[in-house]
Amino acid sequence: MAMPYNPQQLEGKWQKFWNEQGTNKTAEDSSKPKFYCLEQFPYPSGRLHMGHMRVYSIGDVIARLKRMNGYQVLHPMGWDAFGLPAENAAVKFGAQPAKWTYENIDFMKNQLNRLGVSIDWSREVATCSPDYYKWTQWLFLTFLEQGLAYRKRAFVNWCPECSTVLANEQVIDGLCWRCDSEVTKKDLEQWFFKITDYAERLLTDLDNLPGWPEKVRTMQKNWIGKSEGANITFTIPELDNEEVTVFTTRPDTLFGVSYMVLAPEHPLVPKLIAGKAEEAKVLAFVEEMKKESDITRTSTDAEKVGLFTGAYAKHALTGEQVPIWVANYVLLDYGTGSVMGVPAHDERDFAFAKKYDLPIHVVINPEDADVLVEEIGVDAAFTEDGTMINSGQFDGMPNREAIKAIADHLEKEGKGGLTTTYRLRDWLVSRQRYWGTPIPIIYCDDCGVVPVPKDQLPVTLPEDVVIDGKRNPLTSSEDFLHTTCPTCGGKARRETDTMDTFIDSSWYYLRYTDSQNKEMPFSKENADKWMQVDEYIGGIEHAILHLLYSRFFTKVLHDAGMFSFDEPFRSLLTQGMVLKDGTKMSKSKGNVVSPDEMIEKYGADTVRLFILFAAPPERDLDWTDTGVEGSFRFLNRVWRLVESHSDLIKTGQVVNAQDDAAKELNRTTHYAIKKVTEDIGERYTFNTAISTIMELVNKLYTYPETSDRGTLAFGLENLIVLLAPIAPHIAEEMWQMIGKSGSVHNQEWPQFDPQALVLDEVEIVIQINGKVRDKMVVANGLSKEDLEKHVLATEKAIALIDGKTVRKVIAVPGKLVNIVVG
RNA sequence: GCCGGUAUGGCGGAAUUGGCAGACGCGCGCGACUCAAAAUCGCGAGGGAAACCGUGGGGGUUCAAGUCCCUCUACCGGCACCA
Repeated sequence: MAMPYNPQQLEGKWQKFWNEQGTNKTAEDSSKPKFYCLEQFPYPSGRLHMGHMRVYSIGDVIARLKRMNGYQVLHPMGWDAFGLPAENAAVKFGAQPAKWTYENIDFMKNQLNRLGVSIDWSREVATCSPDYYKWTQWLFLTFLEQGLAYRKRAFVNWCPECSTVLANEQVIDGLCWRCDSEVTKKDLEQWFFKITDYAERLLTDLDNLPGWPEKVRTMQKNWIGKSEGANITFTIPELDNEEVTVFTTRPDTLFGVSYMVLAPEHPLVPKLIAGKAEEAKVLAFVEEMKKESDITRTSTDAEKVGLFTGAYAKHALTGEQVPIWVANYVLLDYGTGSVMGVPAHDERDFAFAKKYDLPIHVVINPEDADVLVEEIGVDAAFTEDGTMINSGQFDGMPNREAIKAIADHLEKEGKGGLTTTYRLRDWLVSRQRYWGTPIPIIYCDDCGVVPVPKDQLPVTLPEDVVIDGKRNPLTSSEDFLHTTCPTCGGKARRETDTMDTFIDSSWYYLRYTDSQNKEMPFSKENADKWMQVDEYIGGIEHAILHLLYSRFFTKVLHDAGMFSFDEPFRSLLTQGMVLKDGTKMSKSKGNVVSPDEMIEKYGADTVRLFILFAAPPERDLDWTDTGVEGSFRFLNRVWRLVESHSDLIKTGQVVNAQDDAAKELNRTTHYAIKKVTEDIGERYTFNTAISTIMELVNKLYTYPETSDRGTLAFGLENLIVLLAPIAPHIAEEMWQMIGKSGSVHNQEWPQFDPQALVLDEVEIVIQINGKVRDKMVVANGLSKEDLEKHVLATEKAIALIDGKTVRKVIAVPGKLVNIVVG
């Protein structure tokens, strides 16, 4: 009696079974190689969307395959549980952030289980739990001990909508990464992590990450923004020879300097203008600049606006008077916050000099005879290479050489030298928000800034607070605020800022290796055992943010002796988005497909199969209803196939002759094993693995009833095993159906037999002058010479040559024979 | 402006090492089964009447190019008054 495929019924049954059997627990067995498979953990926003389904389906296929392949696999899950939406929910619905968050976690955990993801829940972490954030605080203090956490007053990014400061990485095109509000500047004292100390290592070590997509490495390179040049120190005679240093990538043009520009916020500006006629005007300009947002200020089309300060500097080498200006296009926090102006050899300086009628000195003579020295600075700047002129002792030198020569000379004179600048800024880590890890710092009137001793952690986040969305409730929580100084025992108050949630997520993958540890964030032994993450799967949106921060954390903790590796993620897979009708799913567009409804309708196996089959993982995936139907149809097809032969394996094999059909099926089965193993295990092209499985199914369907039953049984059995990582529930059910004992997921992954792949005969292509003219079946394994001889002797070949002169014959065994005639 | 990526039938995509372009699936058409439909099973198809032409355009290397080289275009993404 045929039973229809009923995913709703069988999926729940097997999920319960796996749970009871502990099938998904990390099976520690040091005789096996380890594999750490990790997908980016979700923010518990409420429910999982299709993007989540995709990332966890991908990760689960890999984890399941590696387990069957004989690895001890670590495949954990957790929750990036601190963050603003919980506070917003508190304002909107009056829910307590903790309660709201944990309810969401429960719901989403259930969704993940319904997808059949093989997670070891015994290692689950939630960043908002005191058991976790205690160690986040511990690590903060470690950064402090290492001299990598510090407090400074600075013009920082401020999101008015989120009422908090932001790191540079969290400002995307001048807008807040979370809410898209325009980011403004605020002068505040804040906590920073010294990621700039690691800029060079973060950059060069990208070359040691061949398992990362080129795209992500390039994005990080761009973000770090290394720039090599020189610092050059000018003096200001009227300010008692006070020094001002500029950064330039073109020290070779030093003799062409005709002015200097400081950023409006530059600390020297007030001194320069004090008591001058220009004072009022410049001050007003500076105030105006401070108000302008970064987008308007730094956009390429913005007009370059500057003002003369009335002050002059003394040129570092010539001693000439150089007028000092302030201008909107010079940024305080890049380089030294001041630049030298060389209009003859820089486009931007040229435009500025033309606008304000500043002198233009040519100091490089073009090699190209078409460019006349007299014309440089008339219509355009000359930015190419050439020979030094008007540059004293450096005249006649190629300008590339002069870069080093001038820098060396400056260094000898104590006026600068070669240097490297990075675009990367220190990571602003404090946030004026409630739902985050409290920064473990105490302020004492007598002792100053005092870290909370590590043995007093955690600094617990109070839950009895009123959240109005306007101000950080910690600032008015009397119990939280008032404490005693750990040093002197006197009255003191706590830091009320919390940490950027990106700190929480910068080390969670380490906690999984030892999530129950009560003494340390993790032991060196466990970290070294499981790390690095062998495959990390997540969205491209974290190419800079989370992935850069995590690399930074790993390097710092490595340097602190906490483990021996210094990159967290050996290999990175960035999955594309899930689209519908060509655009990202969104409520406003009304094109959201609910994972719950899909699982309800077709079962998790169909959803997984479709997601993996519709596109390779890196590409965007367009959700189509007909495609899902197709995947469902395929599973039904497999189900009927196995069911109709379920007795075959149970009742023992009936072996007939090894006819051609049997040989071919045997070959197809072994080929499928080879292909699926490579595609899932190495190439991560799940779509082609699935098409190979489909081909096997098609072959099994057309297999003659009179052919060898043992070969058929072998094909069916392997079909189920190959399908197991992709569609785990149906595979388990069919495994049982054919009378096998134990879980299919505990089976050893099959190995293909290379002998079985060898064909007796092969079809080769006959080309004339590179064009396909005919096909021919020949014995396999012919040498080049024999193949050529054999083919040329055939009537077909003689007819094709048609009496023309054979100039050349190229024979590729197993593929083709190309006859070049003339 | 600099850097990275992508471009293949009606659609998603395959071709891993330079060797039959279009596997597999969706959609479509035809047939079988059925009173009929659905489901299922089977068959068919890049374009063109054909010679031939076909992997964004143009050029090149090669016996042979989706694949290698040069060049251009379009789209996606990163960085950007960065000194």
